[in-house]
This record gives sequence, structure tokens and C-alpha cells, in this order.
Amino acid sequence: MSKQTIPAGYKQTEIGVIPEDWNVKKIGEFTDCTAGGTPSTSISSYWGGNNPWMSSGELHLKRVFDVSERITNEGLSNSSTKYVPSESVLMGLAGQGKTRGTVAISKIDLCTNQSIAAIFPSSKHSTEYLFYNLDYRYEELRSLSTGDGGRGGLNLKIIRSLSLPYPSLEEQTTIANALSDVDGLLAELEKLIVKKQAIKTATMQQLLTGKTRLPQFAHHPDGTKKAQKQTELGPIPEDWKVKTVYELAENQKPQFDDGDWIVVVK
DNA sequence: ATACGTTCCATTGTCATACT
DNA sequence: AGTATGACAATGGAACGTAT
Repeated sequence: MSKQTIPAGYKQTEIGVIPEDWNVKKIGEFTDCTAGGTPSTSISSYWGGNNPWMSSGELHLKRVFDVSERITNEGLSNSSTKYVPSESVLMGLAGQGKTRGTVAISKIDLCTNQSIAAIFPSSKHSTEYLFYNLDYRYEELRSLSTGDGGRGGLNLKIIRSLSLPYPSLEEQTTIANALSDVDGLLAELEKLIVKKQAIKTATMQQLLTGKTRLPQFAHHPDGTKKAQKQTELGPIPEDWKVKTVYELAENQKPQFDDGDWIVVVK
């Protein structure tokens, strides 16, 4: 790429144009990471117990407050899994599917399987900032995988050598907070959507069964309220009918030369 | 020709193990 | 200890076979 104009107050680095007072650091320069393991599944005394053990499928939780599996102390000491602290960034290492490159944050101390790398928290970086940076770089992370084709994986060496823009800890925290605020707003919106969907479901139940009539259909011309009648589908308004879909389709059947037909429901 | 149930196969995630 | 890879299980969808 040819020389481009760099805005005042910015500088060119190997990872792109960033503010002058930011640095570029590799993950291995400010913290370390480790992978986990799986206690032998054929030894039942390794399973159960009190130690949370996370499989890579649970990375989609994004913020991991609990996991579904538990292992015993015996399982913990007889496998290569180990406790990683709360506030670690967890990254999927293996898998052809979407797990590889997916990141999450542990919100409890937990153990993981060998397909998860845990990047430890440190006093030099913001876990949330690192999480957002890596989450944003999902496609890039996937392209970094070793090996050819689907089976490739990330490994600890690749993670340690990942470079990222590195502002002061205070700025990292502030950036992460801003993003977290947006996440909060999105979560609120999602809650609202769920609520509206519940209202819609309830409304469908009322309107499609005739339990509640829209005002202009609820009364006879003389002002008396329309009654209900009993049918095989339950009580429905006295002026409604019960018909099979087949009956409706027969009536709607358009005549095409080739014999095909469609039903348009409005 | 259609409806339905079954089988097959690709994808993905996971575990075990050999290798460095 | 960390990584690569063979093996396998779970899943879902496509393809196929059969009865009507």
C-alpha cells in the first residue's frame, strides 16, 4: 500500500493508524495464557464434585457466570485442566465451527477443556478492553489458525503473539465502559423485544380464538354483546365457523393450466 | 404422485493420545 | 507442557424407500 496521509495526532504502526500516545503490544507482553484439559470421562469419580468445568461450547455465553459440568478434586488433580481466575478472557482454540476464535469472559473461577485458552487478568490491562478487541477481530482470529483447511486451530503461541492497540489502562477501561454501556442498552432493547413478543402471543391467543373481539365486531346491530358457542376447537364467537384448511384451500384454488395451485392467506 | 418414515451424510464439538 | 490429529458423538438436513 502506498504512503497515505496520516491525520495529525496519529501515527502509522504495524497494525494500522492509531493515536500518537497509544502503544502496540503483544498479549504475551502484558499477560500470559494457558489451555485446559479434560479429566478421563471413563473414570466416574472424576465427575460431579464442586469444581466448575467449562467446555468450549459454552463460550457463546460471552459472560460466564456458571457452567453445566462439574469435576471432583480427584479429577482436577489427575488431568491437565487447572483453575483459571475470574476475569480471564476465554478463547476457543479448536473446532471447524464457530467456536474457534469465539471469546468470552469468566465471571467465576473455573476449569476448562483443552479447546479453551484462558488469558489471565493483569494489573496492566483491562480484561473488558481485551475482550472487546478480540471479539471485534473474530474473522481475523479464524484466519490465523494453523494447518490447512477446516481442522486448523489456534494455539497459545499465536495468542501470545497477537498485537493490539494499547492505550493507557485508564483509557482502556473507559473505552470498555463505553462499549459495555452500549451492550447494556442492547440488552434492554432485547428484553423489550421479548416482552413485546409475549404481548403479541397473548394478543394472538385472544384475537385468533375470538375470546376478545375487536370493537367493531363485538356487538350485534342492536347493541347486545355477541355470545360464544361450543365447538370441537373450544368456545368461539357465535357468528364464526369451524373449517378445515382443506376446505378453505378448495375454495381458494386458482385454476392453473399445469394443475399447480397456491393458497394466499391474508 | 404423495406422504411419511428411515437412512445416510456433512458439520461441529469433544475426548484421547501420540508427538515435540 | 503444549500441540496436532485420529476417533467419535450429537445434530440436522438431504436423499431415499415404501405404502398408499
